[in-house]
Amino acid sequence: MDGLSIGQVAERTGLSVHALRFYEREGLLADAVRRESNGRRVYTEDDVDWLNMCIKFRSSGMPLDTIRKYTELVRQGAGNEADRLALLKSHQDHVRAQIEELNECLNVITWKVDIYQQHVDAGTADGLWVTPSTQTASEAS
Amino acid sequence: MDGLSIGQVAERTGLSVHALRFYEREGLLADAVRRESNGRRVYTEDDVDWLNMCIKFRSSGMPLDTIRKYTELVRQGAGNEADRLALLKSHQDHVRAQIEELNECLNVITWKVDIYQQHVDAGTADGLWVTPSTQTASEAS
DNA sequence: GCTTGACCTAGAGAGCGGTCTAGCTCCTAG
DNA sequence: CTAGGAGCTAGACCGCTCTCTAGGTCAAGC
Repeated sequence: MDGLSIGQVAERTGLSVHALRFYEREGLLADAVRRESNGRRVYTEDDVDWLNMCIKFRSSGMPLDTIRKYTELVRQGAGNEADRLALLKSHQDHVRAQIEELNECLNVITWKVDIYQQHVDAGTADGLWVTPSTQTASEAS
Repeated sequence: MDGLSIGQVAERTGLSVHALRFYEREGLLADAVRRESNGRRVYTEDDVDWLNMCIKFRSSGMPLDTIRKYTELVRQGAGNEADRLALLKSHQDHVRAQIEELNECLNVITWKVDIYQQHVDAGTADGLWVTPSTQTASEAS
């Protein structure tokens, strides 16, 4: 058995069958999906690999539009590797920036968690925690 | 001068005035914003601090709904610190998971970037790169 | 007095990324 | 023969997060 049904691909990729059809309509598949005589989609392992790449792109915040552009470059075939590289590098920068930003957020959140943790550990009856009307910025947030 | 106009707060936080009003309507502000006699909003430095927190929450993927819940806990005043802590910890986990996922994506992307970089560095005339119809998964993606 | 610009409210609209429905065809098992 | 389940298409709808518009107020400067 050489081809996969849409249901099988959904199972393997974690995408819903809806999403798979949606991605296809949106032009995110490198090769046109073959069809059986009855019109049903037949996916190859390469399609699954490609989809898994797309999922990585998506989950790192690449918009569908950019994935589509990349897909088109690949579809055009050899000769535009520099363009593909530029697109990938740009996304790479983007992902690095996201990680950086998340780390900053994590620091702030961790700082707050620690404050609350200390407070909760110390018990709530010590009166250290003021009422809203007299809260300072750091206590209020 | 003790109060800030909405425009000044927009400038300091990077949020648009639209977004500031929107956040207020959505109940994301810990304290009700004071108004001048003419109805204009007057923000305090604490409001700005709070908003900067919200921005950290948002940019790390906390939905407005969750920020609202946190805000409500803070508004209720002392006594629910354990709840706030739980919320913050849950988000902390979420952020860590996001960072992890992004790092995985970054690995994949970096792997592809390296492949393309080598190819582009080697020049495009060497025929190593096949046409779409014969691409394998790793070459195609 | 008039203009300009910042501000106000309520509510519509927009972009993204799906998700779901309606109404249909097919195939297979009982 | 029939029921169930998977698939098909086109297109409506959704949740989220803004963003903008319409229609107005208000204060300061020329």
